[in-house]
Amino acid sequence: MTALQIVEPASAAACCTSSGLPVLGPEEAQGKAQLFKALADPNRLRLLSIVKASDGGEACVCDLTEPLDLGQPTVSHHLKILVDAGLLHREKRGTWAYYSLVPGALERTAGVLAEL
Amino acid sequence: MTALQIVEPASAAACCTSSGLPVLGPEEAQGKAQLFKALADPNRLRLLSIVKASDGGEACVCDLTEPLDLGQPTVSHHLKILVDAGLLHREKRGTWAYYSLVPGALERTAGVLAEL
DNA sequence: CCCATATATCGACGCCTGTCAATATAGGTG
DNA sequence: CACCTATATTGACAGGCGTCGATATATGGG
Repeated sequence: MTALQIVEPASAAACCTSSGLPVLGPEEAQGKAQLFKALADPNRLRLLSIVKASDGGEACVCDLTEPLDLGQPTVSHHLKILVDAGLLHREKRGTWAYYSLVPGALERTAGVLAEL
Repeated sequence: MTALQIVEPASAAACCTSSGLPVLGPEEAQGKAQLFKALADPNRLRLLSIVKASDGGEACVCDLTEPLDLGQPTVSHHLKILVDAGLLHREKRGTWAYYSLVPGALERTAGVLAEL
């Protein structure tokens, strides 16, 4: 696991401790930040939690508006953000739109933290 | 500032779903959202990555300013957010401030996603 | 004590975001 | 068709956030 690295002559009074290990680039950081941005709102976290706990693993907007005490447009807005982030799946059946967790999405997100 | 702890879901009466399973309450959601807010910025993700990959597991501000191409006050600001979120530890030695990952913090954060 | 360096804090500015009211779209029903 | 319901979209507004420049604080050296 320990990679071999070429160590520079340790400076006397310097503060630099950089090693040559791979580090998150700007573009990757941008993408991963967007994923966490989707999770960075209490109402969206509650949406995920409610959908996950719902019967059949899915819930429609009418089930989500009341427990969050938010207007229907706002809930739809949050759901769209979660869908765009790849965390929720949307399926329309008749007049209703059913939202469910994308399988493995939360686990994959957790994995992002491990490989930082 | 706001001390951040990772709380166990000892929820009071939150909302009820058709399945009756426990669901994230507003206060817990608020705290956990704040944790993800700290991760919801590309430059902060890069800071964590650089600190993690740094020799000795720590880095000072002077090591972090250049790779991010940000001003020193901005870097200090981001570091403060990460420290307040419980992700980074700050230790001052002489003129320099050394930042290191809080052991297990990233893993605990990943665990929050699993118990949503 | 005066100065140089490293870091933190402050004030301001522009942009992004969460929320709502109003409206649009779509699908079901008579 | 007309009508109702469920959901999505739009526009607007307030507040939060990332960034910078200027300044304050702390530490070490002559």
